[in-house]
This record gives sequence, structure tokens and C-alpha cells, in this order.
Amino acid sequence: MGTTQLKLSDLARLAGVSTSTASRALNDNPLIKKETRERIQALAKEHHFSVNAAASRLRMQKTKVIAVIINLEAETKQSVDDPFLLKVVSDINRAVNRKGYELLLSNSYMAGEDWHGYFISGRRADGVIVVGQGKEQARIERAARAGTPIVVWGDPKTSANYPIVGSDNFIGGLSATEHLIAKGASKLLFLGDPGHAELGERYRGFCHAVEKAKVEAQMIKIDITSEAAYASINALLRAQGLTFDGIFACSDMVALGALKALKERYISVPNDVRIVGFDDIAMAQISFPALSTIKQDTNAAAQLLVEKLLSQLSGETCASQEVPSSLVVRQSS
Amino acid sequence: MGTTQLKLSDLARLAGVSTSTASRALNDNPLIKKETRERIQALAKEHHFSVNAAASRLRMQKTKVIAVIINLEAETKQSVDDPFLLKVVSDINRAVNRKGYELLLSNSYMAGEDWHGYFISGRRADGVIVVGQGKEQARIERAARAGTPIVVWGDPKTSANYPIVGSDNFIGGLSATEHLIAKGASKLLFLGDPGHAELGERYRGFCHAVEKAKVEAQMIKIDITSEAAYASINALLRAQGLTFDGIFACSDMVALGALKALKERYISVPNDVRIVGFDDIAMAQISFPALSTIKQDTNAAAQLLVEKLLSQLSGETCASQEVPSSLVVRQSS
DNA sequence: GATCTTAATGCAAACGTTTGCAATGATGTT
DNA sequence: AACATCATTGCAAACGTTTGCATTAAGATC
Repeated sequence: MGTTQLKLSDLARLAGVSTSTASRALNDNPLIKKETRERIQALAKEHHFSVNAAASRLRMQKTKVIAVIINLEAETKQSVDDPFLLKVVSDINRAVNRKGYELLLSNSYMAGEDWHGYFISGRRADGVIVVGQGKEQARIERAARAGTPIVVWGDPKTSANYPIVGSDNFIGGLSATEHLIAKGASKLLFLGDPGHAELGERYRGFCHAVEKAKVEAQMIKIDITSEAAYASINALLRAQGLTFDGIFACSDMVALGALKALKERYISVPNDVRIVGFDDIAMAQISFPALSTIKQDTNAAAQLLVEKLLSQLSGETCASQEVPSSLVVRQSS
Repeated sequence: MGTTQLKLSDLARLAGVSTSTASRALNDNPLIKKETRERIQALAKEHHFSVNAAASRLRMQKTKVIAVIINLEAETKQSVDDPFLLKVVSDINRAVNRKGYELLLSNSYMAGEDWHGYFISGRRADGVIVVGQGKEQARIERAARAGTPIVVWGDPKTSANYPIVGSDNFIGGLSATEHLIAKGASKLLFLGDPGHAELGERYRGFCHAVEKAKVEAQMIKIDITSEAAYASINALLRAQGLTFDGIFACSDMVALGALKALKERYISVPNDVRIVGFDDIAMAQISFPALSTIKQDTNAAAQLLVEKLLSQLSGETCASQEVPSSLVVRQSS
């Protein structure tokens, strides 16, 4: 506090060696005699010395930082508070740390339009992980073309000039719907917005199952929030009565909103209506009835995202990849 | 990409001015003629120039970065996925950005024991926001004593050498409990861990209301997870039957876990048992019955945290402060 | 004893900004 | 005409690391 910041040259003087020796010693460079290294490292610990990251980054041309940017549409109101998105971020954080990198949490507000300029040229991060493919991929594509090491959490089937990691949304949608049908549903309802890349795949899976089983089906396009789901189910029931007996919701939050609307009208879940969600957020198992859902393995995905990003940093190119998802059957179906 | 990174001196040459002029122009320094400034700024935009943050930070001795560290006990299993914690982080992110700072998302794993060394001496951030006071405050206190600009989300009543911002937990606990009693409950149950600073205050409020109204009360000490709540309510019912008619849960997640256990045994909420939670997470209004709770104004708190941190950066000292919380009455009570 | 190898360390340049001070030219004042 | 003032710009140092290359000392080889 009172004393001025210790720098490497001070530490070196204290140890009676040159600055370069001190630097190498702290980086465990075998050029330096083992005893010397250990002596200097001990001294550093004793004096609470920390390398100045700004100086180091300037010299090294590397930041050891990965930026995570949450890519939400301004228009739709899927908020940053969506527990699933935040879980993804949290898992990415762990994965990033395990590789010795730090996590800069960013968003369109800070990064603006020119992600390459802001993060890479600006030496704020070595690479970018985008959470949420969104409807509009221009900025991602521009960044990738400018040479930004970048990976995206989204729908891996989308063809793009950057790798995308995400669940097999088609299979997820397919197996959720098949499960609903197997449980006796014959008038199905899809709740979500197929214009969104990942949700579009889930909807494709839904349609595929519907056609194969030759059952009735309808789709209501809503924002990805529980409020929108609650409102739309209420409106539908009011206008047309109970015209469905199975719901595939594009996310758990949506499913829970629908569930609430049904329960308020004493429509029994799963007897009158079966529901399956998507994501398997913490709330899914604590709702009543507990929510059947397609579990996304965010942990595995986060690890893959980071690995792919790091391999880009070392010059390799890599492809999109799907992470297996699995049906979790609970009481709602 | 192919071309090498543009630096300030290149931009200056392109504009036919010196590096210093270019630097000042980009920073909108009025020393430079207005037309020159605008010309250079336009040129910078045209060429996608971005200042090298590493070099700038080294020279300025400032990072314009704020570190947020989620402070969880290793022992208890309140996970990073707790939606409330993540909401706090997300609100802090917004508040930080509004002030022109970036957010470094960190944790004990990266920062280790010596937060001052890691963040401040290491020039990774200008200040630290700690989310979650935890049970053990040694590291926070040590960092503060070492001169780290630091603020904490926690219980503002705790006396400490750093400012703490948080809800008025005592009042929150008091009004939640009074509400339960007003709704007819006379055998109360507190669910949570009073050893945790914030929860301790909530429990004090609970006890205060209980004594004033002279009603029965018991406390079960559990981890702050819905799973623990679910398990403990089940165990209690199995062992002793329904010995309570009102629950004050220390968090919404805990309340929802308890709610599920009750519903599974067909105990009516709110007729047989009234429940009030704490936090007002998104799930509270979507559960069935919708959960009454004490709403914490995380947005206001986040703004306060950032303001207090920034005023520390400009040398002022500041005090802890409480943010008003409010009872939100829904169907569970 | 002279030369060669090897191990350990030091010297000094470079990374790309920002900023105090000096320099320049133009304008106003006596 | 000499001098002071002002607006605008440039020079060069400093921020604290890391690392290629040079240097030194010590042991090995002839």
C-alpha cells in the first residue's frame, strides 16, 4: 500500500540477479539453475509479487483471455436472465479456467459491430466464444472472416465459416415428440420460434415425428420466455378450448409457463396434456409435476467449445460438432 | 488478416501527422484542432483501427476492467448455477458497462488466495466486486487491507473494512414472517442456514416476528439448494407429520424445493401450509401456486456496487448500504 | 596448457501507447 | 519593430515485461 508496486527488476535486485534471470525463473525456464529458480519463486511469493499482466501481454502479443459474448436479439425479450444461458456461461467459465485462460464477459453493447477490431486488434482477448447463434449471424461471420478465432454455441447443422457446437436439436425434437406420441398424445402443439436456428431444427424434428405418426399438429410462434408461453396458452384455451393433448416446448422456461396456464385451468398434466421441454434446467426437476425434457449436456459442450477455440489459436481449423442430448422422462409426460 | 496489425503510428503516417497527434485525436483531446480530430477518427474507423489495450494499460496504469468474483463455499453445494447469483452477475455486468468498464468474470480457482496480488498488482483489473459474502471473509478482508478497491454483495449490517451492499435482510425476514402470521400461520418453520451472514439476518427477522406474535417456530439448517429443501421437508413429514403451517424459506430455490415436497403429499399450499421465499427469481411467478417472496432489487444493488467501487477508485471511502426489499404476495401464502 | 564444449547468466531491444515539454507559426499588444 | 500570447503539433521518454544473442565461468578433451 504505502510502498510502491514491486516490479520484476526490484525482485531481481532483491535476489541479486538480473531482470532476465528473474523473468525466466518465474516462468520455470530450465535455462536457469533449479536452485536459483526455486529461490526466486520463493522470494516472489514472500513479497507477494505478481507479474504486470499489461506489460506481459504487450510483450507476448497474447492475452490469455477469452471473451464470451452473449448474443441476444434486441427485439425478442429472451433476457440475459434466462437460466439456461447463464448456465452455459458458467460452464464455459469453468472450462476456460481449466485451460489457464481468463473470461471476459461481454455483450454487443461493449463490443459494438466490429468484434475483430474490439477484441483481437484491441488485444482484449485471444479468441471469442459466442453464446447464442441468434437469428442474425452477420456480425459473427464478419468477425470470422476478419480472422478472429471464434466458436459459437448454436445449431451445429448450420453451415458457416466458423465452428458451431450444440445439441443435436433435430434428434432432440424428434425424440421428444415421439415420446409424447408414445404416451398417447395425438393432437400436438409446438411452442417456440422456428425462425431461430436451433429452434428451427427442433421444429423439424417435431414435424418429422408428426408426419411419421400421422397425428394432428399445430405450431404457435412465441418469444422464448415463460411469460409469452403462459399468455399464448391462455389465449389459445380461451379462443378454442383444449385443442391439444401434447406440448413440445422449445425450452424449459417456455414449458413451465405453459404448465402454469394449464394448472390454473385445472387441466391435468400429464393426464389431459403431456408436456416435454428442452434444456433440463434446475427448475425442471423441482416443478410439479416434474418436467420431462431434453437434457443438453452444457458441460461437455463448454469443454468442446474451448478446445476448438484453443486449437484455432494454434492454427488448426476445426469443424462444427454435435453434443448428444438425451430425453429425461419425469412426471409431466 | 494477411496484412499486419495496424498500429497507431501507421495510422498517424496515413494521416500525415505524428503519433502523439493521432493519439490525442482518438481520445478527443481539445488540444488538437477539431477538423484534425474528426479526420483522424474517420480514418481510424475506415481502417478498422483499434488501440492496443495492453499497451494502453501499461502506459496508463489503468485497465478499465472490473473483476467480479463469485465467492462460493467449496463445502456447501450452492452451485454457481443458482439463478439468483447469476442474475446478480448479469445486472452487475450491465452496470459496469454503463460506466465504460469491462467485466472479468473470475473465481477463487483463478484468483487463488492473494486477490490483491492477482488482480491489482497483476494489473488485471482496477477493482473487485465480490458476489456472495460467504461464511468466511478472511480473503476479502485481506484484499481490502492490502488496498484493493473492493465492494461486496452481502449483508450490509456486517461490520467490515470494506463496503457491503445488499438487501435489508432483517426487515425482509421480519415482514415475510409477519405476513405468514397475518395469513393465519401459527406453527412456523425457517428453512436455511443462519451461519451464512445474510441468512442469519433473515433468521433474526424471523425470530423477532415469532417472539412478538408468540407463535411456535422451528428451524432446519440446510444447504441453500432446492434439493436439500425437498429432502429435508420429506424427512420431516415422514418423521413427525405435518408439524407446521407456514414456511419462510431463505431463498426461492429452497422454497420451490419445499413446495414440491408438499405438493407430492397433497398438502395444500396455501391452505394447509403458507410459503414465502426470498429473492423473487423468474421462477417464482411461474411456479404453481405462484410463490410469494421478498423481492431483492438486484438492479439497484448492482448500480450501487459499481458506483461505490468507482468512488473508491477516485480515492474516496464509502460505507455499506442497504437496498430496500419488498414483499411480493402471490398465491403461495 | 590451449582449445572446445556446456551451463548459467546478463545486456539491450522491442512490444504500442500516452504525455510533459519543447517547438513552431500566427496573431495581438505595446 | 519587438515582444508576449495563443493554438497547434512533434519529440522522446516511460510504462514493465520477455527473449535473442553475447558473455562468463567451469569442466572436458587433446
